[in-house]
Amino acid sequence: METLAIGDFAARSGVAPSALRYYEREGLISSTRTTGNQRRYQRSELRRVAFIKIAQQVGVSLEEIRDALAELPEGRNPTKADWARLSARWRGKLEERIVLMERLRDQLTGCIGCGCLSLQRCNLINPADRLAARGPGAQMIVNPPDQNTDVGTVTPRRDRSDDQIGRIRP
Amino acid sequence: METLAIGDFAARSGVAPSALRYYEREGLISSTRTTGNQRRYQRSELRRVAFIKIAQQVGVSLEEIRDALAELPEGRNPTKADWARLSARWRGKLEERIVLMERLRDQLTGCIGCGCLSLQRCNLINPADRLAARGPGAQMIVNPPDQNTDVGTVTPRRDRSDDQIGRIRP
DNA sequence: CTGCAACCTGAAGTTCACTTCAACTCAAGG
DNA sequence: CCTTGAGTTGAAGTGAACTTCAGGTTGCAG
Repeated sequence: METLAIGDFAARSGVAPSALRYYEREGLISSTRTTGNQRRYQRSELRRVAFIKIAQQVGVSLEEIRDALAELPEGRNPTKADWARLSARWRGKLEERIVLMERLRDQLTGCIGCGCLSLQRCNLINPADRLAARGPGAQMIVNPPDQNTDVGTVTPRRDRSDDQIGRIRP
Repeated sequence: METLAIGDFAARSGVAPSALRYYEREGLISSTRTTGNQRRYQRSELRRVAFIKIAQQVGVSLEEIRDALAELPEGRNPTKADWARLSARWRGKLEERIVLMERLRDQLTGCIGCGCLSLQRCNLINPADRLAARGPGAQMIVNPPDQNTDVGTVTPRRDRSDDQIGRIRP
């Protein structure tokens, strides 16, 4: 079957060769080798890379993407149906994230109205629907807010009522 | 005026003390000092931190956030109007990003239909509306796709027609 | 006034997602 | 056959956004 050398594969996928090698080390994509040990990519790998890029745009980490891709069949080439299943699941993730951002937008709009942006009062960032305080960057958008998740590195303080301000200093 | 020590401020803002010191070094927030050199935060700084967190959730880098916050008045405390202006501008950014994700979702849906996820054929990731190949992570969602932006580290190849596959190897 | 939690600093460490480098090998056109 | 651009590896470097650490200081409760 026709295969692509890494340079051509890079050009076609829009991902740098170094990144492709990295993805391979990380188990996201694979390649065969020539007798001379050069990588050759099957065309079907382009779909994997496409998927990786889409997922990244949504803010998903490579680790999560790898886990998702792991559900594709080993050995045989993934069929349309395989991809369709995976895509459907991720469409769900996308949808989730969109809803989250819409909520964020609506709440920000509310805050423009009241001019507040207050942490405790405004429900933009309040303990109830805690979107923040997970990792750095956009990965917070990634993990849907759920219960039993530790809120992060905030040092626990012995209970202060929610409306107390803490020690008041001069 | 009443101020908060870093621990209390951290508890109230949901951001770790170490992160707050980091933000200060990076010029995103500020504090006054006691005679003993300890940080004291004004309540108004909570709004800044709130804003930082919101922006981060949308995938904006601290650098961009700092630039945005730089538009708030120096010296006097920002008024509601100041915040409203800033928020309005960022609501726009949010909106943009939502549109982007919705497009992504619709295109992914299309791809479920055709089962493709092909790079060149599918308009999910095609050179025309190039969303990808910027930085890692979600920061690509951040910079709206525009012309004269270098596409990244993809080694330029002398022109290959879009439908050619590159050298074909056995 | 003392004890101890909370705070300070600068430097170094961490994770993610890559890129760059050096030193070397492969493969295809002339 | 030879040259040269493309490919290989492991190791080290990068930048963003923090955290951790060591070693020392502050400030409030008792």
